[in-house]
Amino acid sequence: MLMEGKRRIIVQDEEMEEIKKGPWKAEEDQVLINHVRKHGPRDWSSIRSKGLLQRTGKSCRLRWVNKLRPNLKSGVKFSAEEERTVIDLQAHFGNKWAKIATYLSGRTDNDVKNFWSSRQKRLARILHTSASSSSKSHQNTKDHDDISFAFSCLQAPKFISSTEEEPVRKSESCSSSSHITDFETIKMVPLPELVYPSMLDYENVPFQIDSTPEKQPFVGPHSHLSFPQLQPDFPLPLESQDFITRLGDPNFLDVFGNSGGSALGTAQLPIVPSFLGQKTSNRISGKGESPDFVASDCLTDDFPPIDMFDHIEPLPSPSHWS
DNA sequence: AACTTCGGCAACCGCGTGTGT
DNA sequence: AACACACGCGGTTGCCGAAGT
Repeated sequence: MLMEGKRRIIVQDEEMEEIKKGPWKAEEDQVLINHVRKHGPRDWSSIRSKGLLQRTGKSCRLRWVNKLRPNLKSGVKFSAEEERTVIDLQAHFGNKWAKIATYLSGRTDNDVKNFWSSRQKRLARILHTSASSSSKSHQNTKDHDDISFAFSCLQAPKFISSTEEEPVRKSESCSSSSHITDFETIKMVPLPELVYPSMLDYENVPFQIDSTPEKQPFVGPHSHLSFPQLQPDFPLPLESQDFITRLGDPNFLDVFGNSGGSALGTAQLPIVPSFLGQKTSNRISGKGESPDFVASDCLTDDFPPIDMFDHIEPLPSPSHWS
């Protein structure tokens, strides 16, 4: 095995044939493009067996999919809409990056995966900073966006569908909600198709959750869920106060658009892409049932302090909805 | 200016699945 | 049915430029 810097560039397989690794050159790209022109995006292994390139079929496919295929948005940052879509879909599908990428034109699974992981990393860092330096305020826009992003994850929609093809899974991270403490009062407004606080263990949810598409028909990609009402003067751990204070900032959630997210107390979050709007809804009714509940794993385990949902006002029963 | 940290990204690896023999 | 091979996916690694100190 030869090395160039830290990156291996040549290895040898059992037949002692050279296999090139590392960054692709323009000439190699051209060979690959020519192959696809002739044969289509398949027969990747034949590229090496024909001696066209010293790359594995796997490597060729990856190069084509991620860099060479037409209509890729290479070098273009994710738009707010794309970010929103990724957040929504990640909440729905989990880390099914390839699947999520199919909903974003010009984006690859690698793009989506990289986007998500870098946001997660930044988020974790910022939230750590936020928690550990509660006396400092966070003023820069990026932090503002990131914390909003954090909450969008926290509140990411949970699609519940009996027709969903993937088995749903429960996140380990939502299994310990018994000491939720920080919100004095949270009014969760039931929404169609969805959408439950991702950090809650449904078995311990002290309020009833339901969905009534008939009453609240799905309205498309920018439908919104109501955000927990924040009470201004409740006791908080110090490390949470700054964060919560910023949640109360009328502009705090404006990252989600101009549609009234600044209305304190009912800040709104985007939820469901329109293409998912046909899902059937299940009913979750608190204890005693085993709802088909999907928990998000979109946050790191240490955020938010899951005790921030401790005091939750029970929802009115569906019969009280008007 | 030098050094460190961070973020974005390309590419690789291991594993699961599908398909052909 | 069993096996081999190709392909696809998700996780991870490492490079590199930008930003910060």
